[in-house]
Amino acid sequence: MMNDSSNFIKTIMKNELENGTVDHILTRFPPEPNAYLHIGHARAIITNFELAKCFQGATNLRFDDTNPSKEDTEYVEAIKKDIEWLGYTPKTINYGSNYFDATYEKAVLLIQKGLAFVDDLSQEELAMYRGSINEPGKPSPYRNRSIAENLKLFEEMKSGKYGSGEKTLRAKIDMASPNINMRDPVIYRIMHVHHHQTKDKWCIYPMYDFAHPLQDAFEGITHSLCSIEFEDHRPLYEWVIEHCEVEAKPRQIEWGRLGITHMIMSKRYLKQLVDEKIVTGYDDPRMPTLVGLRRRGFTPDAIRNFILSTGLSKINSTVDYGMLEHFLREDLKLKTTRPMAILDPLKVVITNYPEGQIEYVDVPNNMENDSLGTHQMAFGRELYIEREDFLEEKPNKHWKRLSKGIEVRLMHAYFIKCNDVIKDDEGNIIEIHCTYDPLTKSGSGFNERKPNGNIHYVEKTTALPATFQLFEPLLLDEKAQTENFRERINPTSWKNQEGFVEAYLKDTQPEDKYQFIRNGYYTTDKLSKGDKLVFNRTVGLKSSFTTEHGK
RNA sequence: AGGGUUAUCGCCAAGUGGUAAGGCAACGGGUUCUGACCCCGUCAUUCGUAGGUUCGAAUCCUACUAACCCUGCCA
Repeated sequence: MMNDSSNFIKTIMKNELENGTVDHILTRFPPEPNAYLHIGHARAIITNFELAKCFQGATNLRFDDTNPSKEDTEYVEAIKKDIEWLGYTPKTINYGSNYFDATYEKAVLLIQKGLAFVDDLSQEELAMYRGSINEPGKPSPYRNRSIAENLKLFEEMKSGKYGSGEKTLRAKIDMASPNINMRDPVIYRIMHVHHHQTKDKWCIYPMYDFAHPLQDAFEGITHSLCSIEFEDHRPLYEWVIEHCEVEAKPRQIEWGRLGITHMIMSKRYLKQLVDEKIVTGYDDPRMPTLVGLRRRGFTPDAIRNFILSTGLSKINSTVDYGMLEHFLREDLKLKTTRPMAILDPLKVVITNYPEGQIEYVDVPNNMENDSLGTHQMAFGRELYIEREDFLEEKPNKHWKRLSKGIEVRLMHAYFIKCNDVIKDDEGNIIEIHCTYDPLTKSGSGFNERKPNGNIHYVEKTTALPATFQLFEPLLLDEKAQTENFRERINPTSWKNQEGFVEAYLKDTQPEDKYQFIRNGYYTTDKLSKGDKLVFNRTVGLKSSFTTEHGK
């Protein structure tokens, strides 16, 4: 459900329902099947569906396929899957091209009413006649053709008598309008192109500005939501509704675009990233596409809560990426199991633990959610801990991890105390020697003394090697959205890190999600050969430790 | 001869004449077998600017300023 915070569109709908302007709500999501959906589309989807749901209404999915030269069924299928993944079911799934006959009839009607004419102007000439922002346009010399001639010519356009681009059908509105969209806009063009749905039936295709309001009307859409840059098109939208003698009177409402820091949403740049193989595809976890975000570990609920929380206004806004992360953390918090992982291993030898012996400790899958059960985790003489969890000398009182002479708890296992530090010739710490206290086993109720902290670990012989793909920072910086786009991309900001995860994860499946100790969230990605697991780090640490912590 | 839209905390955002909600981020403190989570506290005398109307204005009026969109046979 839409959250409690109201938004202006919800208010409009509520008012119209109350004063009888409409008696139900039917929205639509109208993607053009020429690209993969990204988080920006998710907002349109979520808003349309949730808004309709607020008033017991429904939402149609309609592929806006009026320009076959750019579109493909590959995208149709991908879009359907994404919407389903987000958890929405359209009332109907349709294609704009299903209405081509009806749309054609409306064009003929316009001609009969003297409101449309066939134009012979070339594309360049048309641009010149259109005028500019600062000067009015001039009427086409073909503007005053008779209705009979227009009817005949339009019929000939349809039957394929003319080549692509040779003629257009234009609405006859106002060449002097300060709104350029009203200067006799082209409503049909000739394109001898195969259409992925209608095949070769048509060689003329309606323009968006003509087709869209009609399709909305044909489907009985009550509210046609779109982004703010279409505001200038609304008078044309209304003109079409007014003059085409349609039953329904859909209303176009615009909202501001949503940007997210560090994410590129432009179709063109996304395509460039894929084409130039900077990413592995539209489903690369670095991409802002829904398929990409899915592999990055995002859940539909996280995305929905994020979208709903950012609200809706007419402002083009840019939300901080941290907000998206927040909603993922919140969503995953109680849903995921929380195993241990070591990204940067430091070997630990428990000198008073018998060689070759392994014992298992019970570990809750999620300390905050008992229903997720428990699993067993190995403990033995040789372990790995995170390198950053150890400093030879305790730097200050804020240090809550392991140091020489200091005792910490290995989570869900024992207290260990560091006695010796082994270094290589260059002085790098290569392993540390500790002793454990058998009395301190987790769950034993031991309460004699407090450890200096709790750190995570994996047992060396049972741990599974894993590769972590880290985003540090995100690949796409907002600064990259400039002309030197290509140069500013930083492909190295994705880095692989070899590490270990506990053996419990050996049965992991793609798309499984985990929260690891230290609050990094990961999702498994494609599993590679052998035992090696691949994880995408989806959300960074909420706050990372530095020795200056606490100052 | 220009038209359209927007302007409330670092980022989103409520508010529609009755005296500035909320979320994210940040910062203090507490708690914790995750420095996470959680809990407590702090964070706009002020709503782009300048005037005006009013007992009272973020809300109404006037003028200005800034930002974004519009000159595809794309959507």
